[in-house]
Amino acid sequence: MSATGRRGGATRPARTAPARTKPVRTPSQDVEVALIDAAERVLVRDGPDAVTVRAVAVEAGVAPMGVYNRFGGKDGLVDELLKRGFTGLRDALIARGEIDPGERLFGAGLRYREFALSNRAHYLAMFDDAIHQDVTAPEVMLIARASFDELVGHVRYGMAAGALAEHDPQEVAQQIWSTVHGAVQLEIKGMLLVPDPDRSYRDLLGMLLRGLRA
Amino acid sequence: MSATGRRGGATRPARTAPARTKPVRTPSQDVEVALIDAAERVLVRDGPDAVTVRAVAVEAGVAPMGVYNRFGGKDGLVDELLKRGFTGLRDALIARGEIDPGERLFGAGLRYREFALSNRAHYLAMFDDAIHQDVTAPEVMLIARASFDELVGHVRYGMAAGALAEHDPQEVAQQIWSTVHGAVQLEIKGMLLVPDPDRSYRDLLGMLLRGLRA
DNA sequence: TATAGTTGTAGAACATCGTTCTATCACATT
DNA sequence: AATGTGATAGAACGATGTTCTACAACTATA
Repeated sequence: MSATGRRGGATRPARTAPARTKPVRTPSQDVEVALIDAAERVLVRDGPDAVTVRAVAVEAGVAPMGVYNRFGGKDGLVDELLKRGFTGLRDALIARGEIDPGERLFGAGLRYREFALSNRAHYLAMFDDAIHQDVTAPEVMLIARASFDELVGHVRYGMAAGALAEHDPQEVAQQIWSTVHGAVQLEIKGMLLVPDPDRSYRDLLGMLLRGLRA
Repeated sequence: MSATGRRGGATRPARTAPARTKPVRTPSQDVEVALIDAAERVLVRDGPDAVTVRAVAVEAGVAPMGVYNRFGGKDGLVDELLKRGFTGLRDALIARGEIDPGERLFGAGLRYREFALSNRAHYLAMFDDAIHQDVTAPEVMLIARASFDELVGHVRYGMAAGALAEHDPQEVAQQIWSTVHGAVQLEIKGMLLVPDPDRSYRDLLGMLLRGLRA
């Protein structure tokens, strides 16, 4: 058991706290962003499997040890990728000023798929752990939660406007998320058994809103 | 590039055709099922990551080479696991004699989740490729298709009975599949943000049927 | 300015993985 | 009884995540 090592402690050096004693010597943070950028580049260019410590280090022009010094291992680096992913997803879900509640939800739904298809590797890393990581940091989950809350907001808006039936907004948002995620995940994996995914997805959103409306 | 070897040819020996010359010497098929059974045992007991060629061979009391002799590699063995998985899923979806179309669909939906939760490792291997395989054999896709067709049948039944709105049954079945898969996948991965998954899933099915009915 | 300490680099090393190869051995058909 | 097919054991290769050690470079202090 326990397969590949992964020691107990090894908590990442918590690079948020300034330690407040003296003008703490800022560790060359360039290496950090260089590594994350490189990892993202490798992920998009060569796919999830190509995201190896050695490959990312080479891409960043940095020694492999940097990954362990700054992120505590591969998982720490991957977590940064996931953070960027969920941030992008949240941005996609933010309302674009739609007044009509149905349009607002429909638009968010369309942009959800758009994000997933334009960032397939990210999406699979986020929901499929295509890049194998042991656990997902609570830090990441918090950002994921923010994406979800964006959706909950739209649901509340729809209920307040009388467009959606009154229910626990969290529950309804979860239903929406489950639905769009399922469709998008199957589409990315090529398991969709319909000829026109674009149209089918629109129909799915229509069906969804029909099932949820007051 | 090309990461881990994986030669070009290596097509599995097509153990279906009897070669029709003489009473073809049946290659001790025991090794075959022993390996699949062992792989399944390892998968369920130790999780997807533990399904390694060596571990499965040990579990089966067989030499690692057996995997290559009989399945052409790890992927071939994994394909067998997937076949068993999709067969189980199809069995779960077969109607239990429900007359009411809504009940029939609802029941199938409940059993879908039941199967997934009772066979988490299988399910993740099927839809998440938790066991990393390069491509999925068309043979596997055929069985997956059979599961889907089971669902399409229920949809046709519902439309014929006037319980569901008239649409392309394939499209509607795809909508249902996307929805339940999304919910179940998120639940298995612990990404559900609702307190009572059981109740939420029932509500989801209710919403789904509401959106689909005539 | 000179010294000390932190930080990154380079490279080897370990265990595990999928995979291939080379022998040796057991069995079944002829 | 002779022959050949298939299984076995074990080493080997390349790649992976990870750790460790030695060395170079930079920053902050004396």
